[in-house]
Amino acid sequence: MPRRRHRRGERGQFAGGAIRRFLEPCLLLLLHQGANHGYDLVNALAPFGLGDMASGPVYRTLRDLEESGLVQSEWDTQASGGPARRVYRLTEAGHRSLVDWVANLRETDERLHHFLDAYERHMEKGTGEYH
Amino acid sequence: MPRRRHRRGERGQFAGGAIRRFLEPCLLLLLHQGANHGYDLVNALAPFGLGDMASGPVYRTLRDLEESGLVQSEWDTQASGGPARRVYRLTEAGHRSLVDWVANLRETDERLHHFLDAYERHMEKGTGEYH
DNA sequence: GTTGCTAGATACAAAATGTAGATAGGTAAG
DNA sequence: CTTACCTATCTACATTTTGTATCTAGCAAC
Repeated sequence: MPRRRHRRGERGQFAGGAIRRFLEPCLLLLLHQGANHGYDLVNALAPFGLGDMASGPVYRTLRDLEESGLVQSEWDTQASGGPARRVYRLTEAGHRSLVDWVANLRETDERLHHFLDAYERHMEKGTGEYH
Repeated sequence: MPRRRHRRGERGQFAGGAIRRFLEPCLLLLLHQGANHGYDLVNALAPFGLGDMASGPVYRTLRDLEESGLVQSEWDTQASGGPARRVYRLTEAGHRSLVDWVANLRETDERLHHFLDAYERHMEKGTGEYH
């Protein structure tokens, strides 16, 4: 039984993007811009390349964030028509976590560039096979 | 029972880096530069930020890559002292996969920049809480 | 009352990653 | 010789992360 469903090289792309747990900093950033509820956040994710993110993971992540104390929530019952909403807002700890994430993602960016640069330098040199 | 071992925000960083399956393109690139065996590849990974990568995942990934036809291997018995080595070399399909990966990682890079830019723009504006 | 949008939650499945340890060839010291 | 150490690979398991399917329910329009 193969360990993976799809053959390497023709992988379907990940809904969550190539960066691990990228949903998390995106939600933190969105909430840093103001308290909001899950359903709205799902739609606000598109600009981050998380356009085809299902709602399940978003609600789950929000609850995880709350369990970790990075956000807090309360029910909003008198919202404009429709079911009640759980409105999340960032905590101080959530703010610090976002700052950590940003530092972390900047490092990731450097690694990415290191890889891409190494690739390009190697391709220019033309050593090895397949050029 | 908590879903996660460590609290968010103070996460230990992933040995494999923040990019999903980053080990894979790194190995493909290294092998593009010339055939090599696992033990050596493990050490060659440090410049990619995979310095504390254990050997287990490396050997596993190499075998996975072979199963997918992206690399091929053969035993090298008359190597300088020590146990026999399994020497991997890139296939044509592996080369194409590397090209795909590079395109993919460039997109990832754009998303990353989008996020970081959004963060900085937001911080400059100073809206929301925690500034 | 049924269709459709809003809103949230749960349970399960699958994939990716981490970690620990087994096996074994060689070499050098004691 | 036996102990220690470095080279080299492989396996099994545990954990974490991610994806997906499904369920409930409020409200509004028809």
